[in-house]
Amino acid sequence: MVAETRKDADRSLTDRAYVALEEMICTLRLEPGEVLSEGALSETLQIGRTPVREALQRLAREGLVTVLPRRGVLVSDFNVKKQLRMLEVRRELERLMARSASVRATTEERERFVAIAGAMQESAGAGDDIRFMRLDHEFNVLVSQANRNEFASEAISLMAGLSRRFWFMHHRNAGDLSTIARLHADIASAIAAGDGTAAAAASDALLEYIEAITRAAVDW
Amino acid sequence: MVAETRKDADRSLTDRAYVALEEMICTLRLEPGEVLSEGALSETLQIGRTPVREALQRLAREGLVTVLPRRGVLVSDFNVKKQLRMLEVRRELERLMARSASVRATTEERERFVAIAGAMQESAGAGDDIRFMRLDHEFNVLVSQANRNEFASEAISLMAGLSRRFWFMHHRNAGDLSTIARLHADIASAIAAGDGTAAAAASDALLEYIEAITRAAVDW
DNA sequence: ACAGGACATCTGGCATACAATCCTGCCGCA
DNA sequence: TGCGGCAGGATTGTATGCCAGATGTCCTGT
Repeated sequence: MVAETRKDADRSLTDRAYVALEEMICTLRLEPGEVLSEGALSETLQIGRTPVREALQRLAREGLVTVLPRRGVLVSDFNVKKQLRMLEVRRELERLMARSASVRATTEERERFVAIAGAMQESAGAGDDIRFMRLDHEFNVLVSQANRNEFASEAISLMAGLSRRFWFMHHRNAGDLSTIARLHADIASAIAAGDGTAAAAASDALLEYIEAITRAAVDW
Repeated sequence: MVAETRKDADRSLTDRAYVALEEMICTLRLEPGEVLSEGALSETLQIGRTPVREALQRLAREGLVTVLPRRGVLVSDFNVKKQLRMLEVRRELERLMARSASVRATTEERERFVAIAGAMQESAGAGDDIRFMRLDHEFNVLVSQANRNEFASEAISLMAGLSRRFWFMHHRNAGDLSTIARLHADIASAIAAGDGTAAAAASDALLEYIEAITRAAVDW
């Protein structure tokens, strides 16, 4: 964790453009429905059109934007039904990953799971949602790594952007933090304990709760 | 099905490059371990470097190639353990898709499932593996469409290339066609009948068989 | 004979120039 | 006033040129 993110000195411009755009879209600085152009983004980011274009193609693959040939790129708008279809898939993948991670995690990874579980409960108790979001991210990265299956991780990462944006938009109104924290902690603890069955069940419980929140989002 | 593939008159060059390269890699005309260069491929395909580059990035995402910065692009080689990890994920996704398709397929789609089930048994009985492979492709497309979940379809399509290549390499030595045909037909029939539970079970049975074949491939 | 380093060469990263296409808005005409 | 067509602008699609970095080779010094 020392200097894992070297500010942005290295890395390709394509990566930087991708990160910047993903951030702007997920935090709604680029609003759904907005139409952009490669040229304008290139100017805004002070990056050539080629890297921007490549980043947009990745974002398109992840469903965050849609390129309208010869017209521009459209920031995808929200769609609860789509979110639910996504959760349908995430549920399967997250369960698999949780189960695999409980078996395959290293001792160090298990220790980190324990630590995260504790920290999550703590941050939820304090109502510190910023800290929780950071822990959630760390948790996801750790699961992605500990399940030792690059295909599962890649498949999930395809959906990460849309999930992040939805969460960003709704987390204030969403179900209470302590429940979510507990559900996450349950998964982390089960993985740390090496109990695959429990981890899978806990994962299902979390996704059921997320699904409920998502359904509730219809009414707003 | 009339003129679904317009030769290649329309479509972007990027798509054409992607299709061409995927074909070359999956059919082993480009051998695993080989190092290519954008420039050479551009010349070979008579397509500019930009579309070729974009196609290569897609292929990289699917694990068929690895780009070595400033060195070239490497055609990924085979790796049975990797295949097994992939099957781990495919099993979950295919089961989900089979289950969803049994519920969501239209009447027309169900009819096509019935037809495919019959044709598969037939082609297997006749030992016509070319026809079977075509039916298999049609089957996969149909499931992808009938399950009505773009995320599941996309996630699966990420793994399609590697699967295709593995199958191309091993299908001659692989388990007998009639068993595979029956397992596919079981899924198709269950979907057509709207029996989600049976479809899920049949899907698991197929993937277990595929896994067995893959494990056996170690010994060759 | 061998080690080490400078250099030639090949590669992808990125910028930029050009082409094809689509939309928009204006203008003329009925 | 309404409508049709045309022109201009804006956008992505594609080609190409330039550059930095990596690699292998060959020469030189010992």
